[in-house]
Amino acid sequence: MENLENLPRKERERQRRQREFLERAEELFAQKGFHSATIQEISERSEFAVGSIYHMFRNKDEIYTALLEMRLEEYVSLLEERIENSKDPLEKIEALIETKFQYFSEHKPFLKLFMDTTLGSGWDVQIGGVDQLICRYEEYLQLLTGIFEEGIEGNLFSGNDPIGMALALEGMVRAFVTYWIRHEEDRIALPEFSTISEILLRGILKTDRNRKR
Amino acid sequence: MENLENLPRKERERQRRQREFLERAEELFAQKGFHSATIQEISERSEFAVGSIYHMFRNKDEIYTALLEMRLEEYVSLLEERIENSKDPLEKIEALIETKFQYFSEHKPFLKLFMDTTLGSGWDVQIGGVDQLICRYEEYLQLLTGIFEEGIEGNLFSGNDPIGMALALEGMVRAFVTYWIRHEEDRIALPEFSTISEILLRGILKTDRNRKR
DNA sequence: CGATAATTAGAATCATCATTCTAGTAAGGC
DNA sequence: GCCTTACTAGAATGATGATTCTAATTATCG
Repeated sequence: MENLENLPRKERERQRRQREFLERAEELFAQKGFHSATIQEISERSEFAVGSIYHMFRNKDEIYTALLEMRLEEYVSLLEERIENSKDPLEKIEALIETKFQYFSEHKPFLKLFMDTTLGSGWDVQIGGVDQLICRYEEYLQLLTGIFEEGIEGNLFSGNDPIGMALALEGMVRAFVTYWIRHEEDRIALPEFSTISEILLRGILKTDRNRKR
Repeated sequence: MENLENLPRKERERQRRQREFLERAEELFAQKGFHSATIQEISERSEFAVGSIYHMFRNKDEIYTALLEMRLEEYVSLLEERIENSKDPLEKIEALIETKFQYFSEHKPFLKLFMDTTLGSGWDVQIGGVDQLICRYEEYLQLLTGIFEEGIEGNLFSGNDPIGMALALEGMVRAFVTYWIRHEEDRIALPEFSTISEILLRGILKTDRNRKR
């Protein structure tokens, strides 16, 4: 997170350790789920003593949220950066889709946790602090919505439901990624991610047909 | 499920009870999540004694999967029925989208569990029997894929990634429904579900622009 | 009416963890 | 070398909650 060089020596060391720990915990959480991953296991896997863990975090919930917060920040920053480097909305959307896929394929464990938290059980699982993560995510959704608004105003996109467009994009990406992960091992034909931008931009209906109606 | 009239009197009674129980359990699971909903609570809420519950099901996992199985069956049958009643792929898709929204808005608790199980934690949460549910769901996905294939072959749809199309549709619907549920209470503008079929069919790009490229 | 089978309320088990605690060990600064 | 602080391993504590068990009640059916 705050990777400021000008922090006290000690402090920087602390952050490095913490980060290393979180990365290990992430693997386990993704593998077994929040409830089934025990502190014992996390301790073993991370090579940090149970006591040390409780020195770093108040409790298990806090480990989880700190973890998600770290990655979410990283992920959203990356997306924002790519968006800024693109000019027109169209380019932005395309950069976005690509970046999402890239980030997720490099961070599959995070992907699982992210899905669970923002789409799945997020609403009921009683993990303290998850609300804030959801807020952060919704902020990002607004950013996305903004791009579509821009496109609509610039007369580039048709329609008048930018939120719907943003959700559509999010949903498609998720469905694809989920499917991929689930079928990684199987040797079936996987959908191409280019399909997403095709559908989003042009839809599936043949154009001449499109006219007829 | 098997609502056959010709079952022994006793048997039918048993199924009715079981169904009633599952419906109550569903509410609780949806509200608190699988792990946080305790058997005690389920017992109280359903007005079945703990013992009776264990007489009906081997364990907690089994309650959960029986529940999901029941609903999933119901849901998929409904979809299948609607599909059969439509002729061309286009009509089918439209019927599908509408039915999904309708069913989900009438069964919000199921919706949550369904999402958790097929998209969310489904992969890691160690609930015995979830695999079979996922299989069932994938069967339905194939049905969906078939419709798109049909459309492509009939030269109605462009593109050559029917699985991708199916996933895109699933993903969009989920994202919308999730967003709705999450913002039911807030008084913000909700996206219209017609946006989904618009995007899926025609995309968001203005047609003249579309040409230029 | 009995007798058999189901159901119930709720207590008694039994496991599984999160969290805390203890005593000992290593490291850094002085 | 000595002291303070940060770690470590691992045991003790306490809750929680699934599952099982008991005794009492109720329904079913002949």
